[in-house]
Amino acid sequence: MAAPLPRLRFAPSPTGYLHVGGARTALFNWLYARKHGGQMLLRIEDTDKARSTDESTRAIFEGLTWLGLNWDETVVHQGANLERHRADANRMLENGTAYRCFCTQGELAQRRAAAEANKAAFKYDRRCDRLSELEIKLHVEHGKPFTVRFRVPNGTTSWDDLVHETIAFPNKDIEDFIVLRTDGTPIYNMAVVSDDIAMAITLVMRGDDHISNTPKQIMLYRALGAELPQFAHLPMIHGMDGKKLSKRHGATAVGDYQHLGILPSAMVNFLALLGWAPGNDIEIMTVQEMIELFDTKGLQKKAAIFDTKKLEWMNGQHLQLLPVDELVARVTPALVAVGLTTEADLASRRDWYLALLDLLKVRARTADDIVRQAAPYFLQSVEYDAEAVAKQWKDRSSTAIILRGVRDALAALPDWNSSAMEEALRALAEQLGFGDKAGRIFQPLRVALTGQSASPGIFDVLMILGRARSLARIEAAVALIEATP
RNA sequence: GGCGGUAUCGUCUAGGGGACUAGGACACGGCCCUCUCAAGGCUGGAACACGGGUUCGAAUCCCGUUACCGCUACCA
Repeated sequence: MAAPLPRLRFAPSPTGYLHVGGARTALFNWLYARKHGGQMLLRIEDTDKARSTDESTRAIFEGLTWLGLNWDETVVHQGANLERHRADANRMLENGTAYRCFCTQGELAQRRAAAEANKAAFKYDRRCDRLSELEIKLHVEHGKPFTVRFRVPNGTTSWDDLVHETIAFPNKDIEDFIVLRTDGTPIYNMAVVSDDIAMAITLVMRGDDHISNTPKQIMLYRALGAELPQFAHLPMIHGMDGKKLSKRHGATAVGDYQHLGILPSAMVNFLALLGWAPGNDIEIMTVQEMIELFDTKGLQKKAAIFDTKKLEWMNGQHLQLLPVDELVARVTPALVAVGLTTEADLASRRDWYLALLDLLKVRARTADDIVRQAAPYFLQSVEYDAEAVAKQWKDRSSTAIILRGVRDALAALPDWNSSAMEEALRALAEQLGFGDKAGRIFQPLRVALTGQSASPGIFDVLMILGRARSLARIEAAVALIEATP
């Protein structure tokens, strides 16, 4: 007998952007579904009309799509299922697991305040459950508004959580909670359970802020005669100060990281490691590997702190692993956008472009870093960094001598290749009395070629710049130095 | 307040009674490589919240304390 394929869902409320915590919940649901060949559904919990916006629904789609977390079947909009939610609540009214409550919000608030004044825990006193048939009938006939309350049975409600072990709640601590408002709309737990049953969800994997909703939901499943799903409660994600991740902590939306130049593969890898470990000290993984390795056994119980430093490092790792085509696809638009080049230009000298990317990517943690370093290789003339000039061209006259020497040595080369250049320049260093300290001429040269005191290896720079541009830049540097006293 | 959850280096984690002088990664320091900057390699400092048990033996099991987090709405 084959076990039925698991069906999971990610159920965000569209009240903001896709938060990294939500993204991670989605990721774990997705990994589980993909690993076991099950389904991963998406449900937008838009029953709170006041706070839900189409814009955030779009942001959720975009965020998930960017991360590569695709979903099966069509998106379920909770708000569209209102009739079923109501019908399910009424079914409980009929089968006696729920009852009408005619207490008003004002009365309830008053009793709650009174209880608090006495330092007592407030719990609905079930007074409406003691109403006689006749009283109820009269109230209804008079059109008195009522909510539907679930009648919490005696006993204990427990389940075997996939992350925690057994979690148990004494039912006596749970009040007869409302499932349907006076206006006939469902309360969260009602809507969730009704939908999860309708969607045939077999594993509910969500944030552990829902642990205390779970016993209520389990009771609802039972009242509706539905089979229970499994539950897995994932730990929260906190900011560096240990508090729940919020706007104060800076970027918390996955879209923020997308715009920061983070790769989706790195984001997914990083998120996966927040609250899950495959064991064996494995850290850098492709999505495929994560799917293969994923196991609820490796899920953590403790909240994790979101450390952007590690994310950046991880992005650098993924950047090195990125296939050239994808790297090109990512960097090209950015280079074009900042006006350094055009697509046609890059296409016309693709080998050169790929060689450049190879040199720059090892020095970059994000695709944006590559763009930031790229200017000297595209622009006609260099912009000199003042600090680099002050440091490397400190002694003008000797710098002029060095650069003229470099120019002559390179110009004399029959062939523009790095080993010949290295041989010639090291010989020049020797000749100028620097011995094996060839850096004494490489550094001023680096500034002449790139304007910076840091760059890829000097011979790589000469090669990528080419003979004409290299010599022109050295010439320009010499002229500049000689023009200034 | 009540109920629930959690507790290993600053951070992410390995660990599921003896293999622990507690391992890896990020960050930080040092060294190597080296023309600079990265990358890479080596290396250093850095943790089992506390107190009781159970056991020949506990980071690992149990209880308590503390701290933190969540829920306690006709929010989701």
